[in-house]
Amino acid sequence: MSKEITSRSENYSQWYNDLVLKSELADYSAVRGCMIIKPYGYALWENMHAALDKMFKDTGHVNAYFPLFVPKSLFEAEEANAEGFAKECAVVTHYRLKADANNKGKLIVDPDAKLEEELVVRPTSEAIIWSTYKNWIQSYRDLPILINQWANVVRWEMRTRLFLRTAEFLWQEGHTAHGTKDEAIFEARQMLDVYADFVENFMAVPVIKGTKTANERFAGAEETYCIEALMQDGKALQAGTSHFLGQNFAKAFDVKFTDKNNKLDYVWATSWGVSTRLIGALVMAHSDDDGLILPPKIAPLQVVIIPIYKNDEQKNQITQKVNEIIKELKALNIRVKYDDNDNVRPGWKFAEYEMKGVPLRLTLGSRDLDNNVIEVARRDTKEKSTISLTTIVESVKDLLYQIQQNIFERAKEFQRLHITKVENWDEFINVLDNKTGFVSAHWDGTSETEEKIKELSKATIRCIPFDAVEEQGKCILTGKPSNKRVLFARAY
RNA sequence: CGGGAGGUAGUUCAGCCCGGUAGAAUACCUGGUUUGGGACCAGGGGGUCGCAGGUUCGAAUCCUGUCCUCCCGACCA
Repeated sequence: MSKEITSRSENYSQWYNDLVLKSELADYSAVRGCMIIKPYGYALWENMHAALDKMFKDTGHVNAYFPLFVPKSLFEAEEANAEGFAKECAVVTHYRLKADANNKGKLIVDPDAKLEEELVVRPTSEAIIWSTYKNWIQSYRDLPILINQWANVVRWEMRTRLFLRTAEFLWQEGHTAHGTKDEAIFEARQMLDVYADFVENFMAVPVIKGTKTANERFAGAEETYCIEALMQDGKALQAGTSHFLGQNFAKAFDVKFTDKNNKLDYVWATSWGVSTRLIGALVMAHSDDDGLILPPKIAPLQVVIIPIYKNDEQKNQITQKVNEIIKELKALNIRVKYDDNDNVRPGWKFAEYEMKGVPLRLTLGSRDLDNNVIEVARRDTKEKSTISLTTIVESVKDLLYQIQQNIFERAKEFQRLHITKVENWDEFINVLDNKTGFVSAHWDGTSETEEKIKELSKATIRCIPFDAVEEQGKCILTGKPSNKRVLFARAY
């Protein structure tokens, strides 16, 4: 395998692809648009999964699991939702294969095994879950229902990209039912905060919280809240969404409850999800031409230790010392690996672990052992320093913390430098074409204008930020009045 | 679904225009020397040239069809 990856500045897409493949996060599969998540990528996902799952449970949620298949009649019950997803659904029509009489050793779909009702492979689970909630909810005493599921979903997209848009992907989807509108809105906002907290504090990717415009809203939602992240090529990426679904699904699936006053009403709903797409965001937000840069909190490996020796005696001395260090690091729950593989040389290992984004590398040689020191190399800054063996464990702990902070600060600064206020159309296009990033501009609030801007510039309104300040201005396209700025960007 | 590029060893690719013994690098295996930034020497194994037809004495190479992948668009809750 070629060792070099494409440069970030030359071809960002190619660089991203190379990186995902060569860092062994994932691979292409034989199935169109699908992806194989390799053990290293899955270990990363497991760490993300664990952190998120804890946050969900800390906010009162429980996990459950619902079926992969959705009968078509259920799927079509909520019209807006069904219509939104209809053109990207995989559909099961038969339940059996049989030997092909004309072609020995081959199989054909058995025409006699046609399903009476087609099954849609879930692109999202609202339909199947709400048809279930109908049976679970009668009284306000049954509410709220705060359920999350970890699952795979299938969306037959025209064009796919590793992690960012695959035909099948892993995600979590929360589906909650509430007795009041306010409680449901609170839930949707709370979960958006959970996502922002996770993405910023674990993944070290800064995000902007806001509301989607009607055009960009989830099919079937009253309001969609989102977190938007910025990639190093200046394009935006939707990192997570949380929807206030109103009573749309309750009405579509006839989910009513009796309140304290013995009054019958439809329940209020939310749904929220993040997916393996976050891994794509992580890669594109931090990595450089030498490979991945992973934040310590979720890196599968936080520290790698590489020995340098000339003979078995030296190796044994080093290994003995390393084992002491590992024992202490493990006691602090630090994920550490000692790579004493004799088949590859140190230089090879250095490059390999840099490609994989391991935050800290310790190198211990006989020379160091004599001086009671060890070499420490940071992945984020590529700085190398020599540290006393006596305090190494404390130093590692400190450095991991510093790396986590530094990666976030760096990305935050990049984001700050790439939010540009513009006042007119020429500036708008100029920033999108040359500077890239988010563009903060006035918009007249209509779907038509939004659509027109998208057509002319390929930029979409990423969100109406929660912290947008009241300010009089004129729409960059129509000149009509506007009272706050929204964030535009070209996006993935 | 439109435009472009491609499918040959595990991987990256050359060979194709102009038909005639299946190639390189890298990876892998064996032995040895090495080991502080992707080592070196010697030897070795590995391929239905995407698939199906056709032309030809002969096809990786030419023709037709087909499937798949990547890139750029369109689509993307």
